[in-house]
Amino acid sequence: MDDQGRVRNITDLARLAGVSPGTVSRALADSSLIAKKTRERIQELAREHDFRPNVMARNLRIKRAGAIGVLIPLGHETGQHISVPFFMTMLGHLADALTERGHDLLLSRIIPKDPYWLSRVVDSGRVDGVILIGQSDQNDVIDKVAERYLPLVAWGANLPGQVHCSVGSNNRKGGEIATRHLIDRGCRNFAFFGDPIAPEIAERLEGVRSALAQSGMSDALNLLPAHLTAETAHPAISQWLDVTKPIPNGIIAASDVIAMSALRALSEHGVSVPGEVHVVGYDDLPFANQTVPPLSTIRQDLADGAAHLIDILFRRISGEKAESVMLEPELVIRQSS
Amino acid sequence: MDDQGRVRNITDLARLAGVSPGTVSRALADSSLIAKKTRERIQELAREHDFRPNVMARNLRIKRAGAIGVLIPLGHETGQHISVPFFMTMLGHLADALTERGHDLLLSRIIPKDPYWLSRVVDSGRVDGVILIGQSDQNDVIDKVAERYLPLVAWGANLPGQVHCSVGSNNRKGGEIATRHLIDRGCRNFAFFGDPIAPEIAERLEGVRSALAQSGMSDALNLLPAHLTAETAHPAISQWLDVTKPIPNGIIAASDVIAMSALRALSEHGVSVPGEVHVVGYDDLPFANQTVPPLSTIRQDLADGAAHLIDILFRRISGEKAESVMLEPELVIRQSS
DNA sequence: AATAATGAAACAAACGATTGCATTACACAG
DNA sequence: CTGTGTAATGCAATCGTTTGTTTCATTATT
Repeated sequence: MDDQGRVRNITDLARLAGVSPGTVSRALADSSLIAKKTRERIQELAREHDFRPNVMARNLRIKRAGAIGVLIPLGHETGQHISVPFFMTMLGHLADALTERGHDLLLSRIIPKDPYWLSRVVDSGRVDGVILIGQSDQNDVIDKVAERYLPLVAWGANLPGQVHCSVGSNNRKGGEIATRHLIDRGCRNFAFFGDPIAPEIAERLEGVRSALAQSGMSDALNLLPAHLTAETAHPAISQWLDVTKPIPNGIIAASDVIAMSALRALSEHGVSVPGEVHVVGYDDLPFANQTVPPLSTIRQDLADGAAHLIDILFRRISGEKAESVMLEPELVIRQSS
Repeated sequence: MDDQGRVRNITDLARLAGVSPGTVSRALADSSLIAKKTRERIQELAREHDFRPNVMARNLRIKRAGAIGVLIPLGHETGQHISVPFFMTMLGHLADALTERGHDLLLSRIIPKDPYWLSRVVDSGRVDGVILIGQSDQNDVIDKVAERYLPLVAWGANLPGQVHCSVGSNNRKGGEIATRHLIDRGCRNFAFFGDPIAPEIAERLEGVRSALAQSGMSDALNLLPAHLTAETAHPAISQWLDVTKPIPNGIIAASDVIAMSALRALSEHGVSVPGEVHVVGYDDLPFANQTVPPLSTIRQDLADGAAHLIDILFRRISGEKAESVMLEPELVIRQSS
């Protein structure tokens, strides 16, 4: 107990209660080894001095951390900001689920400078497991750690030969569905907005191509492959609209953020959506039904995805086996198509 | 060292190096007390076995946590989801700043069920300080803890007599600026969308009223006080538009999320923006310049706000004094007004 | 009445680091 | 050859818990 009389640890409380520290520990844990009367007396005393045992000491002793590391690797685009809506939505779901399971969420935005960024977290002893939001270009590093460290799951692609466990949606199929929908709507001339350098995007584009091929329209695809973020998408699309004649009447955007910029650029060019041009986005982020017009999109059920991530992670923490999951994408038809 | 020969702690490494654990500790900390030769040998050995000292044990010993708790209290609106863009944007900034200062970010979404939610975190010993994103309706609880616990800062209102330290923007002034702008645009009939139960919103509304009063138009204000979230805003506004004749030509929304829904509802009612109705939002969230038309709004500089939160927090952690800050709101004119 | 069985609490050894202080070893001066 | 100074390392206490193993009273059993 310090000079101000504050109870700082279990020993202080023990002295106050006239028992041993061990007894206090058990009493606070409500162990039946301690007589009910003593137990209640000690608990009351703790409440009175609003004392709460030190979590770190406890964790050290019982060898668990009570926290899950959620890492956002920003390998291929250092400038990318954590506030990109996709990350944020995912993070919200994870925070909810982890809180529910009594774990804290240790958030780190990581710019991989050396190959040790992941082991540093994993071996630090401050997390019971790790969730990666996106693999960036760090597949090798992740696989290396995954070989020896089980409680590790990533959101993202599931590439052939991949060691680490991942949850992600079937991007190829998503691209196909979007394209077929536009074909159904009568589109005959298409454009894809997005940069296939990212593997998920490449898979989506592949799906688009395959759907077009199946309908014998392989030649009807325009590509705007510029690297599109919230900031760069609008000018790029606007410029593209200036030079592209005729404007394709079916536009598939690689993400909702890009689609939103497309809607605005189209509106500024006096092109009506869905009158003249049909637009489909990707992700179904929360703002997708708030755009004008509300955005048709390929829904990646992030709530579901997050649930899978958590489920797999805790399975693995408790020693069970748990394998990668691929989610089915779903077309959400609103008014932009 | 366990059966697999993995080095699990400094004692293992010490045995391997033929020195004492203390020496290993100092060597890894690169202390000059250890001969350079020994130091390098031990560091090399650690690298070889990729051993990293346990952070929790270290923290326990040196009595620091290396993490800052970021709490999102959801008192008055239990259903509110963490993914609300405002929280997310703020969180992104905080994550960046904390990472830069070598601290982890412990995220918790909190639904206050008892008055101990804050002390539980503060006294747990696992954080060096706490940032609250919003005060919700928990002012009493927060003030109580703030009396004895210094490293605590909140984003939000700065009410008279408030004990705890806060950073927030001048909401009253924001409301005034928005209103004056609409008056300049020629509006003579106004509406405010937002629920003044939340103190920030109430202050904004007050600003609106004051600006109108100054121009002798106190009577020209309509109020849609419904509790407006991303999900409920659109139907509420839509219905309001059905019954309100004539539609006011100056709309001040209490947040960008509400403004976005207003834009959509107006568009669906065939009302042109900014032709017939002028709309101003609040916050300047990232999507505000992506709407159709891009949204005029009162900018709360969240980057700046986050920087202040962090600055104050670390000041207080190191024992300095640091007081509340009020940020100046700024009108961003885009095309909705 | 002596002994066994039970229940309650104390003791002490972890958990894995850090760090003040004691000790050792060696070089050099006297 | 002893004494002193210094550089390098070892020792052991400590951070605040948890928990297996005593210990010590009681009560129950025969």
